Amino acid sequence: MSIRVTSWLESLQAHGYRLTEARRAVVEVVATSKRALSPLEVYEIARRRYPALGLVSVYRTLEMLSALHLVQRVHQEDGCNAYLPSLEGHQHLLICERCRRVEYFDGDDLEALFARVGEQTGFEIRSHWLQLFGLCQACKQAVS
Amino acid sequence: MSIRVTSWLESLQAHGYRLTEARRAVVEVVATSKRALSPLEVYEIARRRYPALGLVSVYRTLEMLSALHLVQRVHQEDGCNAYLPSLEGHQHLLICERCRRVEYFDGDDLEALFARVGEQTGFEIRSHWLQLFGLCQACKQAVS
DNA sequence: CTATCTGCAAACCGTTTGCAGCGTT
DNA sequence: AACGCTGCAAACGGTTTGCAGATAG
Repeated sequence: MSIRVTSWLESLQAHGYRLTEARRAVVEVVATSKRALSPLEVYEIARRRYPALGLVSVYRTLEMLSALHLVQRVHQEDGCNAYLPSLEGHQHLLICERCRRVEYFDGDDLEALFARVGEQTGFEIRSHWLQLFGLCQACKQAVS
Repeated sequence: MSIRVTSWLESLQAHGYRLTEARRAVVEVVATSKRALSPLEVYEIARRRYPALGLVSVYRTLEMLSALHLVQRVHQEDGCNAYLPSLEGHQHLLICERCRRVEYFDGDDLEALFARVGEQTGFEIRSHWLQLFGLCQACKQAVS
């Protein structure tokens, strides 16, 4: 049992949510995924270990996890409905366009750029997104 | 008549599309907007000058403009269906969370970061998104 | 004159909601 | 035992498609 699964389940319980089979199944799939998964993909994978699961419970659990900042939504050119574990301190994503595998990386040095843009435009900058897209090592070889 | 409107209309014509009243109306709205607009917003604004316009034509024209890389889709936490002129050489966006006004800025210095991330992860990086969110000058004052 | 384009209505599809019964606490 | 949670089915909302009539070239 992954440490992240346990921690997410405890977090849900600590916020007054009950631990049900449906939630366990969803949490186990999303918390251990190295790929961004759509609700439907989560549903199909999680059903392998809990066949009674309904798609609606996937949506409701993802919403919960999102409110607790345990998952984040990933936006891509071809869809904006994929979810991924939120890793504290690793805000930036590198996503494989072929298999959706994700790497997290630190973007140091960016604060200076943001401050400069804020000054030049008069905007009060509140948040940012930095995402890179490409091919992971495995897909690079598979394509060539 | 904005230079961008003319240029977009010429571009459509050059690619074999006919210049109709519906397309003119949509192009005039999107090409001159400083805000990201949803298809429905484009429809409502464009109808002021061409009331017979249908929402379907807005979708079809936006798709065309997108294929010609004249507009880009903008993704935000609260929706991914807003469109904006694509400015050559100004890839990065700063979006006001309140009024959706957009500023474009150059992100120099970023190539080095991308190259480093590529090396460390083994990914072949093909594209990137950098978006900042905040409050524009006018909205900053309105809120406070 | 003809092929493209139009607006309408209906289909579509991912997501959300209402609800009666189930299962966690 | 109580009430939160479930899956189902239906509703919803944005987007796409089929089509007969309109219109740019």
